[in-house]
Amino acid sequence: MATGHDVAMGLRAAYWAMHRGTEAGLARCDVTADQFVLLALLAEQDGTTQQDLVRRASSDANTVRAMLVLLESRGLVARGRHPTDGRARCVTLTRRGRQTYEKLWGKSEPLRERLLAAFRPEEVDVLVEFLARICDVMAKEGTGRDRTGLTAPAVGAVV
Amino acid sequence: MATGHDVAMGLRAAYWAMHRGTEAGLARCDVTADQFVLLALLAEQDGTTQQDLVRRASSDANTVRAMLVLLESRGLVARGRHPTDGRARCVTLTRRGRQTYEKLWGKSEPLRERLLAAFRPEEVDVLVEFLARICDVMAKEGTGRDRTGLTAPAVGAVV
DNA sequence: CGAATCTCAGGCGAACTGATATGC
DNA sequence: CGCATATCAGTTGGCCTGAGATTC
Repeated sequence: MATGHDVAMGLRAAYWAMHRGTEAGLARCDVTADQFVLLALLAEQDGTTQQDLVRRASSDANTVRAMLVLLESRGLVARGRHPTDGRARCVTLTRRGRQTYEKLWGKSEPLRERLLAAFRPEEVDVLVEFLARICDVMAKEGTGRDRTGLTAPAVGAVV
Repeated sequence: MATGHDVAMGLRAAYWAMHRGTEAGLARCDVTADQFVLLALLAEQDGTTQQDLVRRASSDANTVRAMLVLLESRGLVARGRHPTDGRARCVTLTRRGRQTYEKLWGKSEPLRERLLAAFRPEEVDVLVEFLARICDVMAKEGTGRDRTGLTAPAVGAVV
């Protein structure tokens, strides 16, 4: 039987294989795989807050801010003020941002297909549910401060 | 049914949840989660080459070298010359390195238990096999240059 | 007041590119 | 020769800590 160490190493290998595959698939578009994640999250729900992106991207407030500032300087996103909450930013895709996102989404389509082709339909659901369980079990305490957004809502959003 | 995007985002979330959990669990030991991976690989098979570590850690030659140089400066590993292959290094755990590794292994035991507790025994095998499939399917072409060690032998070793 | 959201300053491990030396 | 292993120089994106401003 596989051990916890096997799971950890397998998860590491799978994540980096996917990450590198994505970077390669998006080559020469001046957008990294992680930046693409933000664009995709904005395409799913535009006009959201940075904090929401932090949660859904499984990232951190400082990182997300830095990435958004970078994307803003390239004219792909806009960071306005939130209409009702003075603390929050209202992040939206610019027109160019949406165009770029759609181009990248197309370029990454083969990757997602290869990913799905490795599994039977019912297996995909099982896999996604397994991954969500890992998030769940790692989110429960023991992480000290939690500025990472790896809380219940984020996990739910992933599923 | 879950999409390829769901798999990708789930994998991302799960990996970072585990990675952060590991960093937190190893807190104040002056060894990062990634360095711990190298120590664990050396503990599994000591006296190996850097290239072998690259493969098994799903990493890259430059990165592994830098990490090993760092670990060497802390007296945790030794980087001798390979007895038969003049090109290769022979990387071994020092006594302190093995002690440190064992301490870290103990500190990370709860993490692995939490990971396993989320699954039934047969599910763990399925998960590990699923993750290996992802490595497989991402390794097949499309990645351009391959200095990453994400080749067949590495995938096999992970399983 | 406390809590949440964001900002700023700064550091750093790790991944990457590209070129190079050396031994198989 | 080609190929593999390792090295060096340099860049970058992304994650992190810690502090502080602002607003709810």
